[in-house]
Amino acid sequence: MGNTDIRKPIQKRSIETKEKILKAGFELICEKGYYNTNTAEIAKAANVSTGIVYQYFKDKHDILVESLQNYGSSVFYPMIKVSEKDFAKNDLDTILRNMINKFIKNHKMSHSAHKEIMAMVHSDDAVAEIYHNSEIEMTDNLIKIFADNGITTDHLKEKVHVAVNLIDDLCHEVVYHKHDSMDYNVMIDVVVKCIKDLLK
Amino acid sequence: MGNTDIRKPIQKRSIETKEKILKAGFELICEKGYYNTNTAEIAKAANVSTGIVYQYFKDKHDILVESLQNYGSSVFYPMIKVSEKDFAKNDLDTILRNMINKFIKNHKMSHSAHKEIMAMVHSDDAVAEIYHNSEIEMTDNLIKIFADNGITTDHLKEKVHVAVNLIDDLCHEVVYHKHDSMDYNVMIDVVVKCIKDLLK
Amino acid sequence: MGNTDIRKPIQKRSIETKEKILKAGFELICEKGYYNTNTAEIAKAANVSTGIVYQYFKDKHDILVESLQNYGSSVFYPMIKVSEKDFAKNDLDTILRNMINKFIKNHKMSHSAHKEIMAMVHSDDAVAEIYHNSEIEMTDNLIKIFADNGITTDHLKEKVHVAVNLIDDLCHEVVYHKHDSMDYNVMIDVVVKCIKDLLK
Amino acid sequence: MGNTDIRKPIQKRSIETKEKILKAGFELICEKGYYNTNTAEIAKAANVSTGIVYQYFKDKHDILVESLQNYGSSVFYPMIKVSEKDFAKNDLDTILRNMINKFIKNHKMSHSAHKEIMAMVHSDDAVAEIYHNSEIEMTDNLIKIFADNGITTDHLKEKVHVAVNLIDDLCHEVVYHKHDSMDYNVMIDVVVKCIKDLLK
DNA sequence: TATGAATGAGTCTTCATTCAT
DNA sequence: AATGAATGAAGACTCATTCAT
Repeated sequence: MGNTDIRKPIQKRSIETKEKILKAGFELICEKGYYNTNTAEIAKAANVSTGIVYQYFKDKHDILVESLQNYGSSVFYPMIKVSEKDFAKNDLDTILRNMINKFIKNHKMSHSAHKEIMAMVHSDDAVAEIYHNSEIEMTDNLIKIFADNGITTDHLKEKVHVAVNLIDDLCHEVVYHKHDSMDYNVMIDVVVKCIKDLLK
Repeated sequence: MGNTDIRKPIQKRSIETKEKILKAGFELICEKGYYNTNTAEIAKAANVSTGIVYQYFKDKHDILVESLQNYGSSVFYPMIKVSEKDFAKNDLDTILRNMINKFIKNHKMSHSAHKEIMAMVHSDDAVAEIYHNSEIEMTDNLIKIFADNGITTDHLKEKVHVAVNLIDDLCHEVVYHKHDSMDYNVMIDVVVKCIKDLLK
Repeated sequence: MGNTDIRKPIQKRSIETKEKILKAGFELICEKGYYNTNTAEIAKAANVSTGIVYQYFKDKHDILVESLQNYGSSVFYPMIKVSEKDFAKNDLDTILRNMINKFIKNHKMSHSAHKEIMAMVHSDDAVAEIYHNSEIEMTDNLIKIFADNGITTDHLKEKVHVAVNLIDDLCHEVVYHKHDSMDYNVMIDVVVKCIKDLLK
Repeated sequence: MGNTDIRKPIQKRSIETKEKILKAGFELICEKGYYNTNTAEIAKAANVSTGIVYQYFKDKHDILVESLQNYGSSVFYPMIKVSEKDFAKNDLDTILRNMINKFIKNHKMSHSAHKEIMAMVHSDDAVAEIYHNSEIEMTDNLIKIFADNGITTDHLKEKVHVAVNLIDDLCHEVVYHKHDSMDYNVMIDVVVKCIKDLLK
């Protein structure tokens, strides 16, 4: 059956090759979707031959998974880096609004990427797992930041999670703008107040 | 080329045929996903020939779209029917918990269906539109119910939308159960309180 | 095996049905070609059901053959009707030029029809036979006319045939206009002189 | 969708593959006609897989077009190579008869090829163009030969074109032999005389 | 006679994967 | 390590023809 083990790249050159494939794969999949991207395209975009792909990856799906592990977080949570300084200078209301704005800006930038990746999250277990890990990571981050800044409430974990969901949904609402009758400024206010109550 | 117009079924027999295809298509797509279901399978499951499929549907994608229009709502919002009686008998807290439980139960029933359909929502514009229409419809329903039952608050539309998202996310959390460290009973309490504050 | 004999229409109504199919088939085939026309289209254009087609015709090819037998001559030789009066009034030169002009005009009118039918002449034996019969018929016609009008030369049959070919080719040249560097007025003069020499 | 660019074969191996496909395609199309030949057959006859066909050709039609560009001239004008020596040794009458015989012999050899290809000339624009280019090329050839050999007449271009048509038609007549009542030896004489008069 | 729904083999085309070099 | 030519199974879609009504 031919011993087709996947190469673990050690040399610098082959590490680069693998990464080129990963990056090209990620970009194409984000742009056009997993099912509408073929391996030949990925190889071409990565400037390598079609054959070599299968020395670094088990199959096409493997490219998806690994590329999400490498680059996915930028799409999943594009990314709340709330610095300590933010907290020093601002109140919670301002901090939340900063977060929301960053979130929205990022979503707008990677509109199609986000769509395509979220699609896979729903249908592909491996992708779902990566996504959820990234979600947890971010939640934990936030918890730590909140805790470090004097927010003391029980069930912080659950509350932060709910807060993140709120922001995420809000963000979708604003970016995809599907509901004409909705007033987004109002909605932002509603969400901010909601989170503030939550963390109180 | 060929002027293959799509038949609008009139006779009883052909209405039935179309519906068989629709139903079989919906079920298979829910179960295995759109890209992993082929037209031959759909035809076979519907107990018809492959050819007839293309007399009722323009192409495979058309089956997806029409089947979602017919059966999708059961997956999208499976479904909050808060009866007037509920309101007469119960307080908001109970009502919300009833809603949440119904939601969760339904999601559990159609686990894979929901996953596959939500995947398409993110990658397919036609599907996204159907989904969002269904979302609006449900939101409008709820608004009416709340209004009818003495809940008077400004920006009801936006608040209800946020509430629905909260329930939806909560539900995903519980059903897909990805975060081991999360206490779902707590989370339900958090969400219920959050919504109650929102609508106050 | 089901005795699927083809109906010979006797009643007036069924004669009409058959003719509707024939005419629709002929027109569509002329317009789009035999291989790009399907039986459903023909039935629809004829305002009959798809099923009925197979009660009047053995198969699709049969429609082609019969429709050519009925309507083909208009395309094959669209048509040199040199009246006796023409001869009384004019000299051979004028007569030939009249013929050529009529020919060209007709070809221009049924450009695509002619193309499609000639295609079949080359690949389909049944069609080829119909075409050649029609060719002979016209040649015989012309021979008679020439003979009746005092043109006496040996091998009239062969000469007329050559003359007809000359006119036909000339006509293609002018209608399809593929050779930019060719002067068509000159070419007409050349052909007319050629035929006159031939018949002298 | 898929960015399936057509490969321009560079390596010796792939040049050979492309040519095998071209040749097999040409032969099958000549034998059975374009519409009655499928890509699987072509691949099989070429001893390659079906997939590779689409790396060298955009689609089935592309095989037709390219194979005609490569091999078509042998069918279109199978081919009047009137050498200088012919002219030195013979008079025009003999030269013409040599040409005619060569023509007829060639047509007889590739009977079905000629039929099928001429069919496409009439229904397919791309094929028609190739054919007409080949026609022009041959006409130009002949003009040069005649001019080089002291034939001086005005409108040589048009006259040669008419002469070529005459030979072509004659040839069809003889090869396909549809008109039983025609004497072909006479017809050849008629045509030869006709051309001689033309070029005088 | 007529309808039009249904059949299913057949066709083109794509693409993940393998293999010779 | 790398190339890119080759494979061939699989899939969407068509259409001449048949059949139940």
